[in-house]
Amino acid sequence: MPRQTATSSAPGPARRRGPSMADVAREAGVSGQTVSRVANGKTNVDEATRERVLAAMRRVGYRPNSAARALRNGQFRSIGVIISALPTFGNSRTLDAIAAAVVPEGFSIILMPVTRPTQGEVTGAFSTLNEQAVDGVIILIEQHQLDQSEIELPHGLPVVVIDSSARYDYPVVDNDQADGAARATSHLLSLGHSTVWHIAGPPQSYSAERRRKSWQATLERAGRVVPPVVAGDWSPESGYQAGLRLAADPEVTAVFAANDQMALGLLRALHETGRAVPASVSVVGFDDMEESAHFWPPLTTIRQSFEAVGRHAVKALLAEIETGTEAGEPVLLPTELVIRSSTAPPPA
Amino acid sequence: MPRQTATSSAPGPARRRGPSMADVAREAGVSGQTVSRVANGKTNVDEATRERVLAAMRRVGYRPNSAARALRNGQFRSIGVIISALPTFGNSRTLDAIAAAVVPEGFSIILMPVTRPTQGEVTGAFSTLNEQAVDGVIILIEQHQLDQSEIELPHGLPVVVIDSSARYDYPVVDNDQADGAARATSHLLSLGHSTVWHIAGPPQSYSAERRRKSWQATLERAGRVVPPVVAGDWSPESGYQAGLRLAADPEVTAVFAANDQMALGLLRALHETGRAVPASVSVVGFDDMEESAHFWPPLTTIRQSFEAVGRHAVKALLAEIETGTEAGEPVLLPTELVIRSSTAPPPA
DNA sequence: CGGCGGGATGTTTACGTCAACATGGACGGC
DNA sequence: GCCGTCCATGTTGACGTAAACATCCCGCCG
Repeated sequence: MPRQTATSSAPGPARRRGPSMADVAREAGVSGQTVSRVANGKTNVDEATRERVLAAMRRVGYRPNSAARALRNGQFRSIGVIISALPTFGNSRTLDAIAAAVVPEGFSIILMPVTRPTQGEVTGAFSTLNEQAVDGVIILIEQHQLDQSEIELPHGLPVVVIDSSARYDYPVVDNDQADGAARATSHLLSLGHSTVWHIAGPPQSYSAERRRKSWQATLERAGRVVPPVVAGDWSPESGYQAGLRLAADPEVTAVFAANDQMALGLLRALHETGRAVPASVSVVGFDDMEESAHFWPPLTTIRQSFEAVGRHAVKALLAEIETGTEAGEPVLLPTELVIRSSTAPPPA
Repeated sequence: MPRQTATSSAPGPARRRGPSMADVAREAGVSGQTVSRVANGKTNVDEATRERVLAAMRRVGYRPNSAARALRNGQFRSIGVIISALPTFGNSRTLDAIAAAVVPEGFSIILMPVTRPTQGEVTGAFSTLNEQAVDGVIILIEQHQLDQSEIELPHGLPVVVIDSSARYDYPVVDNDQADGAARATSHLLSLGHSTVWHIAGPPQSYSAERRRKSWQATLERAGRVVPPVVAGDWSPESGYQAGLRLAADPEVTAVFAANDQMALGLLRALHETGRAVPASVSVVGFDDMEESAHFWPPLTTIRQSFEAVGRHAVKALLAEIETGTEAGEPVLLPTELVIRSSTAPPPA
């Protein structure tokens, strides 16, 4: 394997080491240290000198070398985001929010995607990739096989987990899943439905479990019978399959789907089987995707703020990086019921 | 918080410099160089020594410092992705594909989100953030105010643009937008519709323009009248508004929406105004989102492979990084017509 | 008018890694 | 048994930056 080197001999890829401070210094007729001072905006530099250095920088096309800088300061000014299922609605939104929150702080984001959220993959995401190249890590993984006892992180690396599981001993940020599911269920109950069916997300997902339990608890608190759970996997297709089964049962008048995508599949199944929504069956989703307002009929759903989750996660992580102290309490963000046209009182 | 510091004095943020090769070397009773050799899997190390070093590494929790490594070899083994509108369906998919393609090569991804795709922001994304911290850059920006004459990139930094615009002098990869739009339009024509209306994406988007032009060209080639373009902005809401206008015109029997989200809004408008789909109006979308198969009715659409785009972009970029030569021809990936239930012959 | 303070600037050094060169011991050929 | 070779290992230095310390010059005060 003929790897190329930076030395003069190599005929290959032409390692383009850009101009360094030394080059700028020579060009401006000052010492490297003065260049460094200018580059870092220190005040104790004569105005004329500063101008001269700035001009020299421009002339030679100087760019600070972040590797050298990181080596020197022991800080990378970047955070890692370990993420699975990136294209997912919630995850991509959250990632975007994280990115937006992190950039103004002068940090950058290193993506560490894992194809499947197994322990090995996650642990590997740390060591294999950027072990030391980040100042902190945000973990955004939905199916948390992650067991804190097994996951092995370098001690002292700040970590924030986006998940409402309490199983970690890292700071945790998430939307309040239980709160949302309770709102959805109560809404249907208050419309007069005698009970509410539920299409659940995959059992490995903590969020899914949380929603399911809260739905069940709400029903029980109201003294209603708890229908058997219909299993889904977040996908529209699974919602469709579940919907086909539900639609066949005339008892079913209200369904709470654990996310909007499954609600969409459910709506399709209801249309196909001639059950009118909301006249015959009411439907509530969860997420409030941009599309949901334009489903047919427009979907009543639970809005959660991925933006807020991202912002809080970054805030907690940066605080930990700066101060060295872990944020204490888990952060649970409130959700909101958005009423549209897919819910109504049950048929008379 | 008994955080450990390397230096005794500093009371600040607690620089937790991890153990270095020197520490491992001391622990194992060898020189730093031998540790380096073991860490890099060189062969010329005695088996017993290797074991001893490995054990020492484990004991002290050694992790290679990527900053020092990058400084030393002048390579970062990471690529930057400048991206706007991350949560967008296509972009998040593409990003995921890029990530997946890049990881097995031992590269990592640095995200550089830009909130608005202006020149300044994009240029800033380079300099402000990771100027020297990446070996190459993929630009994934839909509204390309980017004018190559103004955008100022460090010379010699490999760049690949994901966009079918030919305006860049960087290698370009994208789905074949024109091909897809032609398929959509032809499909409707072949069903017997006399012409096809179009809800376009925002004019700043090259993809949107490409689709619009191809739709128009296809109509003209077939000798049909070209109805006025209805302007949208990719959002379901804009599709809905456009749909309201279109639905009022009984002439309209076939509509090609420039993406699935607008098609969704259109479907809703059609339902609300009592125009049956596909009996009265046929609809074709573009993208084939996961949801589209479960729209009501299931949407006929153009599938594009974001995965392939991501893969090709990475391939081109890595090739350029390794060899220093730009990939020549733009890569245009073929699209596919997916026929579902939203299209049919026009009403008799 | 000499010394002192302070601001501007220069010099040295260390951050962690790895290529290049140096060393040193074992082994084989004659 | 002597020398050349090869292989394991050690030593040195450089990558680009910035903190710490050193120096120099100027003006001001006693």
